[in-house]
Amino acid sequence: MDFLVNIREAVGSAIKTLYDIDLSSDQIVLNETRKEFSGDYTYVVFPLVKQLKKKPTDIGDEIGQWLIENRTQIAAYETVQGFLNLTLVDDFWFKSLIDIGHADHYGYSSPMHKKVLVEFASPNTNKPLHLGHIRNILLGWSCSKILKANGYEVVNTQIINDRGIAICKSMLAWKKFGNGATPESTCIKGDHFVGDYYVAFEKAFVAEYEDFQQRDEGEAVYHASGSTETKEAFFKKYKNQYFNEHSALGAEARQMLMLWEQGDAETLALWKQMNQWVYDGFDVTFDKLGVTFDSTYYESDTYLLGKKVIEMGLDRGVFYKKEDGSVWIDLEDVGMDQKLLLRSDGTSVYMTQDIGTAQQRFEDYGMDKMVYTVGDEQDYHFKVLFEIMKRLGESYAEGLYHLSYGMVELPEGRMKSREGTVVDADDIVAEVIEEARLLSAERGEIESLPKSEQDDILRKIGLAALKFFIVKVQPKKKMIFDPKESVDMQGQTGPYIQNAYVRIQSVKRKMAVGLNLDWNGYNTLNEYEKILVKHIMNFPDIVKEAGEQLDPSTIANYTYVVAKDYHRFYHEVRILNAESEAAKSFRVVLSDTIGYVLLHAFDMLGIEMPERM
RNA sequence: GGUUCCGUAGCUCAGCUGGAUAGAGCAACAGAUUUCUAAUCUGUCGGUCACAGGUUCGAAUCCUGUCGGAAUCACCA
Repeated sequence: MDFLVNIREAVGSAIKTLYDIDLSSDQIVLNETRKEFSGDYTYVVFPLVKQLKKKPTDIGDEIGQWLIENRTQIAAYETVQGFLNLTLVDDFWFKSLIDIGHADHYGYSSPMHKKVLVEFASPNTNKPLHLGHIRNILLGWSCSKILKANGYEVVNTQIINDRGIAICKSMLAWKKFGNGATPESTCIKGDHFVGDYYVAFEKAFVAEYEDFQQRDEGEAVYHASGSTETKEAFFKKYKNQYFNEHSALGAEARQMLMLWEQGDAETLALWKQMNQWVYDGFDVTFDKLGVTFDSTYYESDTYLLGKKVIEMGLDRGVFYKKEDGSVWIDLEDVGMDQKLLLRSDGTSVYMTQDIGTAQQRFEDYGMDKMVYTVGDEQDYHFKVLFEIMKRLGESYAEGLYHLSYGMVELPEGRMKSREGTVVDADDIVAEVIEEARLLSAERGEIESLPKSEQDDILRKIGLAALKFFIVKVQPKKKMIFDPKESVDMQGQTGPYIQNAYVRIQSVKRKMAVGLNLDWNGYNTLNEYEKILVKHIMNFPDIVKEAGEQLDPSTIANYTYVVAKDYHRFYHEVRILNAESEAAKSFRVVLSDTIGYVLLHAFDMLGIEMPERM
């Protein structure tokens, strides 16, 4: 629904008639007039100046005059320097609002019959989810919603890193120190339970390592290295090598990994048990955040994939083999490096897995596009992956997109697990809901509701604060997360926008039964009403832009501006006791439409609206 | 060192397909409701858009360079 197409065509006709210049209507850009000038939309005439060799103001006046005389939609014009400000007749706004009221699923595109996979979350099984995961999850989920709104068929997926040495560390620690404990027996959420054993392993390992450094053995390693660094500095860097070459715990963990790879029944059973605990814990957190997945891939299934593709690529000469048997691709002609795809011993690397997983997904879903929600530290990896898929000639290669996002930092700097500054996902969710509870208690607005309903409202408010705080920032920018600010509920926040929606619902509840929603007789908009109609008209474009850019912050910032202007309207203009029945009808419809836009825009951000607060 | 990303008010962020006097929120201060939910509204204070060139009628926005910050450059994932 393009409301301005007639206006653009009118300007085009004016230019054609007056100057015999052909401009298609999409070449004519109309900007919203800045509020310090009178007018609704502005046409910039500077580009015509050179061609016509006339003064900008004269051109503006001529076009404006022509429009007044020949087009009924134009009520007035004013030329300021090279800016032609056009004021539209009030009827234009009324008609637009009626059209919107009659539209099905306003703001949403009709199905395009294109399928897109959106991958997000993708956690490891040895640590509970933290703030970084929350940003990932919210971005992925929101983009999935936005793509749906843009007419795509969307499949939400994740890939879980459930194998490797890390999970063996947790398993080993549980065997050593667990005494058969379970999440049930200890009442600890499964992912935290397993994470605790991972930490326990690290602690035991560090103790072992420090002991080693004190003993003759450690002394000998330090001297044998011939290092010029202090002993302390040397051992700081030596940690990995110690793990692999000297550590008893390291040897045990590696032994376990070997047993896992050989399919040892006991090891696999423990692995499955511990992973299940983690998944149960993750599910609780996903549920709290309100996200679901249509499919899940596990690295334990996919880590051997990709070798077939490597064979095919070798046959086609896309890849090449070195003498030692390792397989590579040379991307230097496009400014990238040579990249290893298969080790000399024939085992696969991360890239191989990703190639294989992409193929697997194509076999499973036949998608046209795929979005990977992964942090920006992997920008290069995905650049390489996409180039490889292109060279392999995959049909979906052009549709691959890395939704890259910046790191989440605290005001003190990066989160560090060693320093215990990692913000846990479950903790921050609980905190922000608690804050909502405190603030709500002060207001006393929902006291009379049943407890379960109150809890539901507080959950929605708290999560809105958290989610909006994160999703309002452009994905690619790194963001500073101040826990104190994230629980704010005033100003540019989720609850502020919810409050606008709640006010609208309140108005609708109080509206007289059987109100005539025909506003015949109301024919002059005030400035507060007009700006709201303009916002409503912009909604489809905002959704489209967010879809093209895969940027939820576009929608987040839009909802804020809409809510802000609604609050002002609400403050300045009487709705239920308006000056006339027609005015009242119009304002209720206008409010209702704003409510629609806020509700659906928030839904695209994965944020729920309460009816009261 | 190579490559990529970022740098806008004290803080957190918008604005970036070039348009008018660069916007919000927070913080600080001063106000507003006998009337639809004050999680609201109004006002004051706050800027060398990192810096320097270039393109243009016009640059926070595009180009080049410099400075500062981050990421990445494994037969790790």
